[in-house]
Amino acid sequence: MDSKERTIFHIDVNSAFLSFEAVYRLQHGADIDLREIPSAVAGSQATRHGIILAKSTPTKKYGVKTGEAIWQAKQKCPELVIIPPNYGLYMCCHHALVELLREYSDKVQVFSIDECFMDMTGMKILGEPLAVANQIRERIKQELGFTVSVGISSNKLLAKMGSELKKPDAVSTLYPSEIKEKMWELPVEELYMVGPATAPKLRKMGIYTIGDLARCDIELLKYRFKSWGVLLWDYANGIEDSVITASSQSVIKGIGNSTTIHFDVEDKETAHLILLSLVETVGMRLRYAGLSCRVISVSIKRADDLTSYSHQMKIQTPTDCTNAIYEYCKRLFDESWKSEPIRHLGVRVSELSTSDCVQLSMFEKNWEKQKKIDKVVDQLRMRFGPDYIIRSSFLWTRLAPLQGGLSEDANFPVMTSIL
DNA sequence: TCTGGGGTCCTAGGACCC
DNA sequence: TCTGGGGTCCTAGGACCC
Repeated sequence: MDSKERTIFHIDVNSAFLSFEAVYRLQHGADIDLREIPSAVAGSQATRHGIILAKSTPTKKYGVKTGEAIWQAKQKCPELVIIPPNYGLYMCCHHALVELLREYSDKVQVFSIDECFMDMTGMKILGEPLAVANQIRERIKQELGFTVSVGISSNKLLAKMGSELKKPDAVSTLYPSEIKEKMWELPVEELYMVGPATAPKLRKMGIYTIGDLARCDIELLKYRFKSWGVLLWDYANGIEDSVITASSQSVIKGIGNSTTIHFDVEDKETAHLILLSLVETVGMRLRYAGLSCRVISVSIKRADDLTSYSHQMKIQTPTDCTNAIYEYCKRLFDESWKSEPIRHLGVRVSELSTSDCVQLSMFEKNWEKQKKIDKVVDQLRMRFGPDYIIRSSFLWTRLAPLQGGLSEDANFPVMTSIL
């Protein structure tokens, strides 16, 4: 509980997916660097996954945005080179990055596949923070081949805002004393947690910059946005005190799996099969983590207007059994589906607890036998691959019997540096 | 032939109990 | 024959992030 000043780094890989691809290709004899031409990583249009996931700096200049449809991006930039995603490669790069960062601090928080926080408090022996950050940035570039932006400050929010100040391949500080000069002049939507819904509301109130927000009467924000308003005011003033949590101590709150189907689903039977393919991986991930769930939720996205709705239920006894979860999902789907064409289906489980001592309810079906089957199937799939055992209901359907990855690490080994 | 997939947290409103 | 009010639990949906 001491109030000692902390030193926090935020590391952000520049155009992560695209950089990873570029490095991999260069190392395999490619003569062009994808980072230097208009290029983007995007899903397949044929399966209706065609959106931009990452783009090169030259692509940015055409106004192409992440999340945009491929055809829209091509309208802006006809010569755009599209690369299909390779998540296995990205996970390898991610692991290599985290491993390098752990050489500098044992408190590394993985924030996403391309972002990490590091607690560098008390690491003065390594040198001044700015020098150490530059050393890390340079080593990543030399050893892993991609560039990062680093933000340095005394809390996570400011470190993260700091890494945005200059990129690519740069280090910036954003200490509390620098907030006024470096952060307050930025447009309010640049503030972490001010998204597309909040920014217009703030502008309507005459708040255009982060500084406007910081100087705004907190009572007014509280009245207008409840607790959200207080959070935004704090962030605008650089107030944030969450600690760096190593991944080993972070708790999973929920496990979800969803998919955009490559055709519109119009019948219940097909929808059920897709739900099953989603539940298969959710079940495996639950069991892999040694967890059971009490809340099960199904979400449906309409094909016509892309709006979605969800339906959930709480069950008496936590379960990790694929068939049990599937039965609940079918019920949830049947109760909520309004018979319109479906583009996207999702399954999510939450209220997780450890599976060790699950209390059996007298009123619910006994799934003990199913659980044993789950265990055997999991082991076979682990050993021989996910397609080793598939359900006969998927035969002749041309539907994938399993949707989504098993767990982030199940499919690819951890590497120490890129190839 | 439009717009992916994985998360987290908060809030409103209804049911129900006392 | 009178409509108060607090608390908890649950669900749906919306906000944000990457």
